Order: sequence, then structure tokens, then C-alpha cells
Amino acid sequence: MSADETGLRTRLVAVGVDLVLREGQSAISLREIARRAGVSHGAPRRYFPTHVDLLSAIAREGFADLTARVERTLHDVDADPRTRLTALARTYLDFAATHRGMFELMFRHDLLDSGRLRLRETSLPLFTVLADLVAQARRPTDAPTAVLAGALWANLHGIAQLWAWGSLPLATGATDDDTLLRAALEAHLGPAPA
Amino acid sequence: MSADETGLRTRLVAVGVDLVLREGQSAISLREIARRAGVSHGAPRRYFPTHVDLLSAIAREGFADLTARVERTLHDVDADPRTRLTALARTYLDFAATHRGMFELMFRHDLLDSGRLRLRETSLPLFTVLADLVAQARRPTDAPTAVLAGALWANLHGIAQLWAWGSLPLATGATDDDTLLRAALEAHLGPAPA
DNA sequence: AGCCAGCGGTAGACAGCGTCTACGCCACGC
DNA sequence: GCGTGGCGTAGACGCTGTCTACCGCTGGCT
Repeated sequence: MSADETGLRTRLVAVGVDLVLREGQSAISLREIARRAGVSHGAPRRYFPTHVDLLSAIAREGFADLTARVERTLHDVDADPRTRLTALARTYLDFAATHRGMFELMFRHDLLDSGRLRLRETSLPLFTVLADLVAQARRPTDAPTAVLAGALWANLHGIAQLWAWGSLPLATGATDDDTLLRAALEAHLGPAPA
Repeated sequence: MSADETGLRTRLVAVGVDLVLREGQSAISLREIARRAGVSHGAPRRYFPTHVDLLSAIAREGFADLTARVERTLHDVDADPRTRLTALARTYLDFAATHRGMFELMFRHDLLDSGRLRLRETSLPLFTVLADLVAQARRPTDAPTAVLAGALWANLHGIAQLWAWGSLPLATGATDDDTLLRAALEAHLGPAPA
């Protein structure tokens, strides 16, 4: 019992998170993770019967991280709902840009098998935070909160995705995604307050 | 020279398209495509030096298909810009839902390497069609056309993506994506005409 | 004290993958 | 009639995920 007191299970996930952040989602093979954790290639199998299980655990960590960042942002920005929503959106976009590999992994449903991901527990909290804010910023004539929040999230997500993909900057001629973000927020929530 | 007069290059792409539509993007390995095309596993290499090259060719076919569908839709729906935009959006969403594997492949920039995809020629026409319509439907106070079109596309894309992913229906409680689509269109383009 | 079960990790095998290379065949031009 | 080059074959290599047999250690029971 030297330095690595933590169990192998935890260590594998940590190594995986580190790896996906540094090298992208194509780098997180079972064997590579095992190698970096200093165990044999068969060891992970004890805790993660299949590759998908390990990837799902890593992705969950990503959702937890993103959710924590959003909550931290909202803790820092104590203003009107609209401003808070803007801050949330920026955090989301920044996360997608700076944690690209993780962000990609998180929404690769072909790799993750939602059952093992436990979508409900992982991504719903994030949506709830968004929906709460939307409920406050919502105007009477707007769509129901759930719909409005869903549409806004989709817009946010689409910007992150298409921006990273490269065609959006190309098509719009923009050099950063902030213009798009502003447009999206104004579209869904009305003109920005003074 | 029997039935398959077409060259191997074309045949490989065709087989790949067929395969990705039927079995999803994880199924389109070089060797499987070669097998189904009735050639040895090394044959594709003559035309596609690397896996990425073949995948990119398949994805380009996907973009061409989607673009053609959109244009066919717009040809059929000869109405006001707003109605035409709605039809375009529905076509986009339907494509994503019914051609899931292809749609996924098309935006897997980690697999495609935009250079080989030739983004400009493949996805820009589609965006142009959208932008033209947006220019017509745009209200004076709206954001510039390029930005408005970009934001709308992102919203559309995000709905397709998150819907397929599964959390959006879960969070919003909706059973189809039409509600979300309507909300998005109204957000970006104003209330629907009578 | 002695044994025995089981947990946790090792190590070898297997099929499949993308890529590389050497080789053949067949048609065409000189 | 012969050489040459395009097109496809076939085997190898290292990598992957998964399966299986094994082995040491630790704890509890008799």
C-alpha cells in the first residue's frame, strides 16, 4: 500500500479521463488504459466487463465535470436569469472547445449504450439547472418551459458541435462562436437586457 | 465484363453507403466493404490509400443525398419562405432519423479529416440553400443572414443530435421532435404565419 | 494450526482490424 | 513476341477487444 491507495476501478477511470482529455477519444483503448494504470491488459475486465462499460464510466465523469463547472459558474454569477443563462451557455461552449475529446465521447451514443451510461442520473441534473433558469427568464408568450429549455439546449449543443466540426465558421464567416451564441439566446429569450 | 460494369472505386463507395445505412457506422470497416464488393481486403487500397479516404467518400455521398432531398422538398413545396424553411427543416430531421448511421458518419470529423472531405464543396451548398431561404424570411431587426442561418442550422442540428441521443425526449417529455422544431423555428423566425 | 475458498490480477490465445509489401495476372503498345 | 504498367491477390505485422486458464494472497472456518 504505497501511493496508489485508490482501488484499481477508480484509477482506471481516472487514467481514462486523463487520456481522453489529452489524446482524444480514439486513444482510450482498454489496453492503453491498462498500460498507463500499470496493470495487465486483462485487469480492467474485473471491473468493466466490456469496453463500453469503461467508456461509459469515463463519460459519466465528463458529465459530472461539466455539471460541476456549470454550477460553479452559476455560483459566481449572481445576476438576473438571462445573464446567468448566458454564463451557463458560455461554460457549455467553452467545455466543448477545451475538452473536445471528452465532449465527443459524452455524446457518442453508439459507444456508450445509454443503459450503462445511466442517462437519467448523468445528464438530467444539467438539464434541470438549465430548465430552472429558463423558467425564470421565460416570457409569458414563450413555449412551455420544458420545450423552450430543450430547444435552447439543442441550439447550444448544435453550435458546439458544428463549430468544432468546422463548417459553421466557414459558412458564417465568423471567427468565434460568440456571435452565434448571442443570436441563439436572443432568438429563444428575446433581446438582451441593457 | 458481366453485370458490374462500374469500376471498383464506385462499387466500393456504393457498398459502403449501403452498409452504413443498414448496419451503422461501426460496420463500415475496410475489410467488410471489400468482402461485400467481392474483392480481397487489399484491393480498396488502390483507390483509397487509407480508411479515412474511403469513409470520406461515403460521407460525401451522404451530403449529396441530403442536399438532393432538401432540393427535392423545396421543389415540391412552392410557398412562402417560412413554410419552405419548415419543410427543409423537417427533411433534415427526417434524414437524421431515418439515415442515422450515415448522419453520424457525416459529422464525425475525427474520422473524416476535413481536407479529404472537401467540406467546402460538400456541405456549403446545403448551407447556401438554407441561407437563401433565411434571407427571404428574415425580419429587419433580425441578426445578419449568415448569423441567423448559422444559428438556425445549429438549432436544427442540435435537435437531430440530441434527439437521437435520447436525453432530449427524456428531459422534455416529448414523444416526437416536431414540438422542438416548431419552437426553434418560431424562436429564430418569429411566430408562424396563419 | 491447517486448510480451503475466493478475490484480484496475470498471461496466453483468438479473431478482427488497418496498413504495408511482394507477388501475379492480363492487356496493351512497340 | 516481348516488356511494361495497371489492377487485384495474399501474406505478414502490430494493434485491438474478448475469452479462458492460471496463480498468489488473504481471510475465515474447523
